Amino acid sequence: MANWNGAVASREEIRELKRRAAVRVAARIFNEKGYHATSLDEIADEIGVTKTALYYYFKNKEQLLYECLVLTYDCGQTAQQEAQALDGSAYDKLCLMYRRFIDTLMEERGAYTTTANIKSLPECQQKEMFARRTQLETYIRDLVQDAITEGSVRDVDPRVTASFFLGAVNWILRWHSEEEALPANAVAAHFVDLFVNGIVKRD
Amino acid sequence: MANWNGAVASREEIRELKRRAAVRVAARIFNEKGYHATSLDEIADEIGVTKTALYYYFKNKEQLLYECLVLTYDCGQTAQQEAQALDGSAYDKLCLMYRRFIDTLMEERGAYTTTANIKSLPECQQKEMFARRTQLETYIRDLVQDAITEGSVRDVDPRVTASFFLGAVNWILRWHSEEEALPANAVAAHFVDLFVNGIVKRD
DNA sequence: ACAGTTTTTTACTCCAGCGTCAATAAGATG
DNA sequence: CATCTTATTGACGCTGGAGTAAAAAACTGT
Repeated sequence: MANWNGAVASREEIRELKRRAAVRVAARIFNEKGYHATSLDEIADEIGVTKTALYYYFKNKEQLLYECLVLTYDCGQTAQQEAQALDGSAYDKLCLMYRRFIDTLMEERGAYTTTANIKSLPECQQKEMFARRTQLETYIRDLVQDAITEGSVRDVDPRVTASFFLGAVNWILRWHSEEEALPANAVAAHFVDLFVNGIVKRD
Repeated sequence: MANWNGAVASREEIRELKRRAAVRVAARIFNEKGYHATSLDEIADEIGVTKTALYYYFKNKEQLLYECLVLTYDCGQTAQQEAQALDGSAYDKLCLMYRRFIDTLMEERGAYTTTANIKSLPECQQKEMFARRTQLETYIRDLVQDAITEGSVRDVDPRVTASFFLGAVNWILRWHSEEEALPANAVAAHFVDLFVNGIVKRD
């Protein structure tokens, strides 16, 4: 298998790929059974190695969870950046944000950003995660407020609406991983439709 | 404190009250930190007794979780029964169901009915919980379908919409327990508003 | 094929936390 | 106040699973 060289991965790259694979497996099982209910042996088994091998890549179990959560928040951040880059109304941004958030999340499949999960992290990383969560929520809230001001959205409470927004996003990940009669993007589109119709202003 | 008798609780009643109190405390901490991350010592401490005392009331930790989950599903069931008893359109029933579900849930404060939590139960109780979940989801789905048929709701996908419905309900419990700037019923009303506007048909 | 490096394993240690048991405290009843 | 029942406690056994150290195996380059 040695080296057709050029196209084939270096050591560093292989290491990185293995890390990523491990994180994805971990995220899946954490989501299914919960962080504390999942043993490292279980994750290792699923990958096809021994628990100890994981310690070669990750400092400890918490580190593994941390990277799962980072993956998830990165999806939100990516969606946010795309929305900010869009040259359009607050309403357009909100729609794009929602759609892209769900899209990337379903693609990446990180871990649920539940309070319980975050609280399982060491103090310092907890702070970071809670900060990212607040940041995201604030951005959405402001977007809703702007959309109301510009007259494209009815007079809803921005805080509650932002929460409603995030709730649906969080839920879709949870729900769609279990059953899967519909393709991911169909579900995403439908959620966008339901959310947008809930807030849009009509003449 | 002995007995003004007549109005005061019997032994059985006291026992039942203590059980209920314990379940509520457990539910709260389970929700905060997750089932497996919560030790019985912790729950006992919060109540002001020793871990061993809990074993006088509950067979084991799983039993405690079980009762928390039952509490939650009972809220859904109550809402369903009220909706079924209502003499009105499918649309009216759906609205009532949503509102009452959230209301009772915020009042009772059971445990999150996550897959992870359910999977922490012994086989037999797992089956029961999954069955209740399915039952609830089916009822909502049918209600949505009926509302579409009767022409009061747009042509949405009943399955996805039912999921959207449940996602928001589940989320509200999670979210509102943490922060609480608004009174419970205000949040409930707002969620109903957002959901209903998302599906209602307009001329 | 050999020396050096990276990766994985085998074989442990250690402890948090569930659940038990026997002993004690509190409360009712005659 | 003596006895019987109910409620609670303190002390302990035991196991699952996180984390470690040292050896073995798998590559890499020369």
